[in-house]
Amino acid sequence: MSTKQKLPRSDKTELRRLHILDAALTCFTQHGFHQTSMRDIATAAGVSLGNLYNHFSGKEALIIEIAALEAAELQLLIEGLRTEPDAIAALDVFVRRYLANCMQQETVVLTIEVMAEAVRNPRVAQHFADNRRYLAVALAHVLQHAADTGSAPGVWQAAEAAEAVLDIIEGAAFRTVLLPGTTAPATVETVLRAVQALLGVRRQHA
Amino acid sequence: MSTKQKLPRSDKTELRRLHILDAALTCFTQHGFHQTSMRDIATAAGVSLGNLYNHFSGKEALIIEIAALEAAELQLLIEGLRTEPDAIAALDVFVRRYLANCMQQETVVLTIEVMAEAVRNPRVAQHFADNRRYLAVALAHVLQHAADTGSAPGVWQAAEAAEAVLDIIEGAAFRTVLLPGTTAPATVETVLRAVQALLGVRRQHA
DNA sequence: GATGAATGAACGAATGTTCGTTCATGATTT
DNA sequence: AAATCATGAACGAACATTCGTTCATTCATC
Repeated sequence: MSTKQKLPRSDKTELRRLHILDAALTCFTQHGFHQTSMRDIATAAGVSLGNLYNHFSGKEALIIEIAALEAAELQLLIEGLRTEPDAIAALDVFVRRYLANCMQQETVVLTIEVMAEAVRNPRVAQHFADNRRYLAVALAHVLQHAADTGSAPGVWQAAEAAEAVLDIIEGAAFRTVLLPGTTAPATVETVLRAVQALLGVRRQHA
Repeated sequence: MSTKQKLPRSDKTELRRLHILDAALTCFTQHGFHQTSMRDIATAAGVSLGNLYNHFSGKEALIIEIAALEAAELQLLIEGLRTEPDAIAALDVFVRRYLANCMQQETVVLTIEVMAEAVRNPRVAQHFADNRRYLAVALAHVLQHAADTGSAPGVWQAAEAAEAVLDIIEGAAFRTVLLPGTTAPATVETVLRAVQALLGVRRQHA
């Protein structure tokens, strides 16, 4: 069961790196970037302070790598978007899944932290913008396809509509986590209805 | 010309307090809550470090008062909402004005900072929630009025619709400031159209 | 024995806060 | 009106911590 026995050294250090990164993620979401010290991270990872600097060149490097981390999860969502043939169904699934992802408390907290950092750190801003554009383009593609096949009126530019849909999802997620009195299921319902109204989709069952 | 001559002492200290608070606001939006030191604030305000603690009990007190600051600006917006008789017109004006407010770079930066703080500090969370609910209730009232007078279909619960409208405005504002490639006027247009689509309002001219 | 992972002590700078003190002002007494 | 006193604004040195980072050294693996 021990992971330290039969792996070559190069793999073991890679594993250590990932383990440290995970510990950093925990610390950052728990206390924020600037209220987390390098000692906190080292302790949480069960690693000496000096060794931490053997794996990461400094705190900023850690932050930047955390900021880039979300891309992996988005990748999965977007795959789902591309494979589904029915555009409307793909949209519905996407909204549900992206919203479910965004509504997680950890996600919200980390996203806010990344945004706060992106304001002042250009490299973090770059990652943030890249992730977001990646998503917007994929969604716009589906919306364009929906408009072409006539399942939704093409009153919008697909790119604009995609941005608006993402705005709603993210805003609703923030609100649900940050403000009391809003339950997750209610948010899902509201967002779905809002997106349909936004795109002029006729209600499936009424 | 000098403000220091004929004012009673109590007024002068009140003025000093506000001056310090303003300096703190500048520092906080420029560098963030936790990258701003009490020395930074004291220096920016032209006040000694010790004296800073005569006016504010500590850093957290400063942060909390900054977090509560936005309520004043919202007050003005809401006044506009209540006085306009035509609900649809009131809505249009409100969206434009709230969006214009939200799209300011300083506002976005400060809001993000406050959100990040609200996650961990219950008192900041309280202020944040209060401000937001205040706005939502006022907007819901207008939407209800619009539905009653028949100028917009009442397919939504007014409260839900109000939340959705605010989500869109705030999300779009974040996006415009944080992501490159989006211009402010384009955002205004997009948001207006999105809100109309959302509420099922027939376009005014088209 | 060579390479690099792992250690924790050490460093200097910076942090939030406290402290004793000075001094201008407004009230109280003479 | 003059003298006294009390209040609290203003100051900046000083405090104990904590910060990010570096370093010499030890240890394990190839």
